[in-house]
Amino acid sequence: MENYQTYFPAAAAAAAACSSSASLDRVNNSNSNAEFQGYNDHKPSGFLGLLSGMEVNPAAASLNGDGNINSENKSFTNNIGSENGEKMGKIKKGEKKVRKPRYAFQTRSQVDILDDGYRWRKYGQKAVKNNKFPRSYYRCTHQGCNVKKQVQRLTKDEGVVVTTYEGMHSHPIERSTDNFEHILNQMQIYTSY
DNA sequence: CGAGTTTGACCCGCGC
DNA sequence: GCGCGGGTCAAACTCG
Repeated sequence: MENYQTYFPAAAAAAAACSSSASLDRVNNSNSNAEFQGYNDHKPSGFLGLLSGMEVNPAAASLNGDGNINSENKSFTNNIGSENGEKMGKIKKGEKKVRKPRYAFQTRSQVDILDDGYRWRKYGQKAVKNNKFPRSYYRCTHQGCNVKKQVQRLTKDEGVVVTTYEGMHSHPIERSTDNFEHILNQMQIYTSY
């Protein structure tokens, strides 16, 4: 498999800074990602755990009520659905479920939606147990691109937004990567906190 | 009028 | 088997 695709610009920066996972190595642009680094020695309840779930370690990236990410949560249904946008539950027999990795990261932000340069369409919102904030579900609107993301604010610390990406974009970013600077403006990174 | 959002219903997996 | 919770669908709605 080729990893030339940009996974998710904003998240990738965090990913590269935290745990170097396979397909993210090329994504750390020369942009001002440095702000992301150094967060991992911060206090537990704040920034940041970034989770990267690979095949080896299926990303049980889920949140418990306290707003901590449980990497060991057993019941996180990871990557349901299949590659081609087939409906869930319509998997043909003999066809095993393809589990795409999920990547979760937290950011301090006033806004829920981080503009990462892709276009997203909201397709659902659910109340989450033990969390007073709803979780929003987004899909990339680019045709044929099946990337999804979930956005959720923590009850414990409402300044923290958890974004979970699933899948990889099959198309170039829709907006200038200069926009990344804009992202940084929207986010309050811990190091500058 | 098209693209995106809202929201209740539905589906499915899992634990009891 | 049943209920619960998470995830998705889709019709109605809003907005530019």
